[in-house]
Amino acid sequence: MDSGVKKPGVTSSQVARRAGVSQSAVSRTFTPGASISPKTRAKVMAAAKELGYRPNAIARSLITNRSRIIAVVMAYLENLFYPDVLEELGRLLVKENYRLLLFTGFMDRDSDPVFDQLMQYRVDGIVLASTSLSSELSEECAAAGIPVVLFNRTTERDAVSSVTTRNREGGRRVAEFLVAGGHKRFGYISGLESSSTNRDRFAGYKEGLAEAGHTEIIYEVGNYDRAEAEAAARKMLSKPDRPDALFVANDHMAVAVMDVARHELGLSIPEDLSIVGYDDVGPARWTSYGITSMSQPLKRMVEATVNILMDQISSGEIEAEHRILNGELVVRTSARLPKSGVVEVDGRRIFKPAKG
Amino acid sequence: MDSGVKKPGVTSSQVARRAGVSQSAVSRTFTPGASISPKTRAKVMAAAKELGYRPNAIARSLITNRSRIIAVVMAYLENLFYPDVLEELGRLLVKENYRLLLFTGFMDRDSDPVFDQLMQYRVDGIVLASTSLSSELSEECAAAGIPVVLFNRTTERDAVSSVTTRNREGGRRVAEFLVAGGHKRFGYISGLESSSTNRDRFAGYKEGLAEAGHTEIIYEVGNYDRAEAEAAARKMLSKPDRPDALFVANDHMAVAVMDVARHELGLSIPEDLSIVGYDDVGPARWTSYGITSMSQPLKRMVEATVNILMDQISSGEIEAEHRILNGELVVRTSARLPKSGVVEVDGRRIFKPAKG
DNA sequence: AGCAGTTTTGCATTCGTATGCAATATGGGT
DNA sequence: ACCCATATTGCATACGAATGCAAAACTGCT
Repeated sequence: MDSGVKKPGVTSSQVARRAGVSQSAVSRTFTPGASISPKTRAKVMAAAKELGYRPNAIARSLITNRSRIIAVVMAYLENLFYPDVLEELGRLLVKENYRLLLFTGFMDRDSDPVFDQLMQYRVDGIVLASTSLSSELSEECAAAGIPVVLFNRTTERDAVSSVTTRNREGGRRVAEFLVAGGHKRFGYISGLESSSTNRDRFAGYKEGLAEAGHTEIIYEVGNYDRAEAEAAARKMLSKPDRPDALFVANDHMAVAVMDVARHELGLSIPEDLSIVGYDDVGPARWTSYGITSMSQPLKRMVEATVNILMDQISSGEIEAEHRILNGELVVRTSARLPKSGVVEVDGRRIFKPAKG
Repeated sequence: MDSGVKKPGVTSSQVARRAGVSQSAVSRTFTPGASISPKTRAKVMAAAKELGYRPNAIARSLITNRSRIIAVVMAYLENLFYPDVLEELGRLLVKENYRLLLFTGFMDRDSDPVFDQLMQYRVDGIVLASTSLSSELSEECAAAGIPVVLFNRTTERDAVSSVTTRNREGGRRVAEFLVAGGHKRFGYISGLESSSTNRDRFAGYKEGLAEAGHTEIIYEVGNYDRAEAEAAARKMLSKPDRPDALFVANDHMAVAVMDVARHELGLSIPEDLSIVGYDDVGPARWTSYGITSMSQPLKRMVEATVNILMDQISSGEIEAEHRILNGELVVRTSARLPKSGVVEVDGRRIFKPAKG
């Protein structure tokens, strides 16, 4: 039964023969900017359509040494922030005529196989949005001369490009907001302690609180994981000396924390407890949660990411570039309102403390 | 500054020279099952490691006529069900030594560019999980001799493989459940009316209700879209003759509907209104929602998808195969409990009506 | 028509790997 | 030591498209 047979695949030579021209002519027809007369081009196009020809991207890649593929490494997609990023990346990359090779669903630890595959496919660029394996992997890739952008994280040595928001300032703003709300006891539920975003958010929060004279922070670790965040919330909020203001390192965890606080512990939000999250992700906007949250400008972040990649690919220069964007503290119902500082901008409520 | 230069890239010939063997030997070393002596293999491996050689997957694809790439077409990822699918697909495909090329973030209408790219990259298989462009695209791909699996949808003519759950039976079970709960007025919020899943779910629901003597169904369209579902809910639930039992075509919309019902219209769930969803997706399990929902066995669905693809790829036979799996009605708190039929299985509550 | 200048075309080669085939090396048995 | 069977190796070619170069075909001008 002719088993194991693949699709035949129309080649440029077949089209050439059909059109009565050389293979080069076919190639030039499909190469923008190549020298080809309108007449032959038309002949080729006709023949191509008849035969259903499409240039073989694999063969093209081999000779041009460009795969037009960008690898995106995202260990897990549970946090809706990342699917959103993925979607936007897909949109922009396709505009630039690039494809998106996705690496996901693997446990964070084993970076080596991932790296191997990246190398084997000769991807033109890499977006690293995976929490933990960033440092090792990014250095390897950069060393191999492939443009890399760390998305929403950085490494100590800033040898590799990154796109982030001002996490430290964000943490600080959260602190200012909660202080302005008149809170007294402050808590923090941490993300992955090793991640740069978490460190920066916490550092800013701590600074902001310290400036207002609050040095004690009730602390638990949630590791950006829903179940762990629930456990952390249970532990922190069931004690009598629980905080009345809680900053959760991202919305993905904040949602879990709110569920525990309300439905397991019977707390009212924001009466008994104010909660502020980070990312301003989908569920934060759902009325059941209404999470007051530091937003990350997702579209602009993705745009910056793609820009950096395109620059580096076309220039061949792999000079690290760091794009740091601003977020806003979007005010909703999960935290008590301060007496002042909340302003309305295009229908959204933002916390903008009067400066100085 | 040498601009435009790419990574050099170590070739098998370089490794061969270094190891003092032929290029063929290098190739065979990296081809499982090829004839090569342990001794030369070791020499090659050593040289390869020294030079940092990795086989060029592009060149390999060209000659083997296998890209080891599976294309996944998913128009939008807003519904968490799909990111979950993606993650699981990534996991299984990598195990089979395949890569995942993702097409997302485009508007559903323009299928042609997508198809073009699929063809250009000579993908070995395609998973179509996009709601609307399925029929056109799938036929084209199938015609091109590429294995295609429709994920969670079908087309009329079943010329192309698919993996689904028993949506009709699911709809029927929902009806039985709501009838058993003693409800009197039944509503339905529809997904995309043109989608097979929606049609089947609704058909089953209707049948089930009809059997219990209920022929009137209050109907609105949500198009699987959050905002539209909200609008539909407002319209349907603000009228005095609103339903007391509502089947929403998927959980993604059900969440929106619950928010509107509770917070905009002040309805109590399930006292004033029972809601049942479909998919049993993440947020359905969150205590704020606790949606009673028909589950889709995601892991088994993805497994079936990958199996079909692998079979067809290795056999070269592209015979349509339809895998239809069973779901369960997971009982939570969004709908009134019937007096009987709810059983507990591994800690989850399932509705299993005593059979006739 | 004839010529210089410009486009357009085809030839031949290249990218990096896999593989059929023939040549060579290895091993075992006597 | 010799022969045959088997395992390993290298040679040469193929995959499909892009591209430098030289030949060929136009163009406009006198």
